[in-house]
Amino acid sequence: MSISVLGYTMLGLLARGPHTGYDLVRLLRRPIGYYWTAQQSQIYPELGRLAQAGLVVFEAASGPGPREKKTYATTAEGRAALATWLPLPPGSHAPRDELMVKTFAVAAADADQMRALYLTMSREHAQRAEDFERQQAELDETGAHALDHPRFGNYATLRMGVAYERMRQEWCTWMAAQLTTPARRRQDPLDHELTVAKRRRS
Amino acid sequence: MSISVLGYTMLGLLARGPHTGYDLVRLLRRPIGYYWTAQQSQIYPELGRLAQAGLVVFEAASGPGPREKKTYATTAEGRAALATWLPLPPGSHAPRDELMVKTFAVAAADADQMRALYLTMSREHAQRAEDFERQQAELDETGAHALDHPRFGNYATLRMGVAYERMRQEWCTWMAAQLTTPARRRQDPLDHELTVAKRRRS
DNA sequence: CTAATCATGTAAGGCGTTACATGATTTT
DNA sequence: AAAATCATGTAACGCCTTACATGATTAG
Repeated sequence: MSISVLGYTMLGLLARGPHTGYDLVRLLRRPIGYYWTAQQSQIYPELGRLAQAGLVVFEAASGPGPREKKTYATTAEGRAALATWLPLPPGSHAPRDELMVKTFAVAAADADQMRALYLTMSREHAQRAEDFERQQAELDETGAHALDHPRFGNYATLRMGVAYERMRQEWCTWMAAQLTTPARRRQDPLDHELTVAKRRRS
Repeated sequence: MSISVLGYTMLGLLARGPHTGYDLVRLLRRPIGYYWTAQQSQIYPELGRLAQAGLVVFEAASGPGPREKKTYATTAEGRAALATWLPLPPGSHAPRDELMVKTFAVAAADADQMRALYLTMSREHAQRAEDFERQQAELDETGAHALDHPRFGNYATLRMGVAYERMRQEWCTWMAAQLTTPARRRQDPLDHELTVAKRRRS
């Protein structure tokens, strides 16, 4: 019974201090949610597994609603398991980049419509980059850029976020520019590809 | 019964020309595999669904092994469905960036070991960037940088690959540098965080 | 008095990975 | 003679999403 990445992610959050499952639902949205997300239907069972493995313990108290409120904290075993896992090279997870899938098949769609798509995406990335930069500036004021600051992890991941969004934005504007310039295709792009293919075959 | 992203990805590949399921297994590795992957156990059932939806048809011939070899091609409906889907804004898929999860919890591990991790990752990204650049140069020679070239899609996605790997490499070296400089933490980072947390609480 | 927030769980179904199963042809 | 390639499928299991279900407290 090995721990999933989600399990370690939650362990990492609990290593910063005790939390309820409900807390973790929120914490897994921002800022870690930019890199790994989970629904609460995944979180509660996973907390159970971590507890069964002895990596976390909980204190129950009467909470709102019909059930008890459980506050979870890491155990020494939990912190050890986390410290062992962290420096291990990440397993390669299947990439899921829908925009690149669409880009790969760009010739099969209308060029003007695709150009509009890349312009929209470019704007979205620019907006998120600005958002991240604002958050980074806020963190910076608290001194989070220092290695021994408790929020240095937040700072470092945000830095990646900014770099990623900027890079992506640039690529999208480049792509939109390609779809504008010089002589716009007038014939159906798919027909065109098929003609090319036929020519090669003969 | 709506088509999955994998279904459209496969439709996009078949729009370039007829292929067997076995062909698609290979095609879904390089270069699209950098952005969307699938195992053959997913591909064969998905082909069945696409055929049932009338988006592809196949011609059967006696092949090696006990079963018939089926060569699939898109139908007019298939090409229309693809052309409709492509310009739609991509649905947001759950991000899965294990390295960033680890970075977020970096304080809970040994700094030297984490530094080694980022240096390893940096080297890996550099290598992949070089690999992509080589592939890009090869494509460039065939004129794939032009919008109406049948492999422009390959060229554009590779361009993203290069930008991504370079960006990532830079971030990893920055991270490694942070873990080296100035006064290296000597105390247990987790104990440290807990002390800080206690101080704040009181 | 209504809506949001706090709080914990279950169920159904789709997506994805690993592994199993078969067998001809071609390359080493 | 052995290994790789071509070629198509199935089964089991885990991860993840969407939706359902309950109910107290607090804010508007």
